[in-house]
Amino acid sequence: MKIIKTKNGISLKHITNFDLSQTFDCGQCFRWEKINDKHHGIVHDKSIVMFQDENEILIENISLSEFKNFWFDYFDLGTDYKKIGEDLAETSSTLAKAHEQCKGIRILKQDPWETLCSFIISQNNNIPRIKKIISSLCFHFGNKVGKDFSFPSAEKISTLSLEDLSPIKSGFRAKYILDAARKVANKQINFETLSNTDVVSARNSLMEIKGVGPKVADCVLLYGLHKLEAFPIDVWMKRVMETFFYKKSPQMFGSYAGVAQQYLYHYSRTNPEILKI
DNA sequence: GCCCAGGTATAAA
DNA sequence: TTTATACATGGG
Repeated sequence: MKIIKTKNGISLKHITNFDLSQTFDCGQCFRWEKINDKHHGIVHDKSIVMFQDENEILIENISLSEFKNFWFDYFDLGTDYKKIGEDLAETSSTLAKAHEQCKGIRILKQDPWETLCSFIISQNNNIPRIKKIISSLCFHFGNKVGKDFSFPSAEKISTLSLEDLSPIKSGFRAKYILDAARKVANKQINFETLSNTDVVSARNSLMEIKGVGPKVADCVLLYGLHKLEAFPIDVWMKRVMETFFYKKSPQMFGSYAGVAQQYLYHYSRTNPEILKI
């Protein structure tokens, strides 16, 4: 990978296994939108625009130090996805097909609180409405960032009541959002601590939050705390198989997670027959 | 109206 | 321990 400072931001060249559309559209994040070939995202307190063609990936209006200090890790650019993907593809024909279609997905290192809150909202919900509710949450309770709004802090949300949250129309999830915000705000859930504890303990801690089960907890571990070690190959394969038998065992499907989840979900969208077996 | 959406809490078997 | 049902809301 070659990092080039341009007058407009940062340009990445000779980069493999990084496709912006696949990465932003695979269900791991909810605050990126593609508008006229450009990807617009709100990350922390910054509104950001990206572009990709066959030659390069462009991140507009950031400095080299911002790239090195934040975006490099956000996009997990220090991880060799090419090797991981090829190793996965050798594991089974199912993963090989999935990998072929989804090799451009990178696991984003997102803010843990935003990830937690977002995946609480995601339960028994569809992606357009998940995005709508999150957008509304930011509009009502976040800070203004250009013409967008940042994701509100757990401290801010923890001061709210169920009634305060009613405008975002999150339904039965509102009480879960408040419980999560309070436990994060009073440090009963401490992401700094969780990132240094073993995966099983971290998962159990997260599940102390009302409305957080294995699926939400795993998404926080993976996307928020970037605990990739939570998903070794045998776990990935198990999740693949669970997904594979979704129609026969919906409750098992409910506990799938991780990279296999992303690969299979993405793969199954273009090849729905995989779920019919 | 009915069914479903990237789940989870709860009660009941 | 495993299995059924409700849950708020909105779109198809």
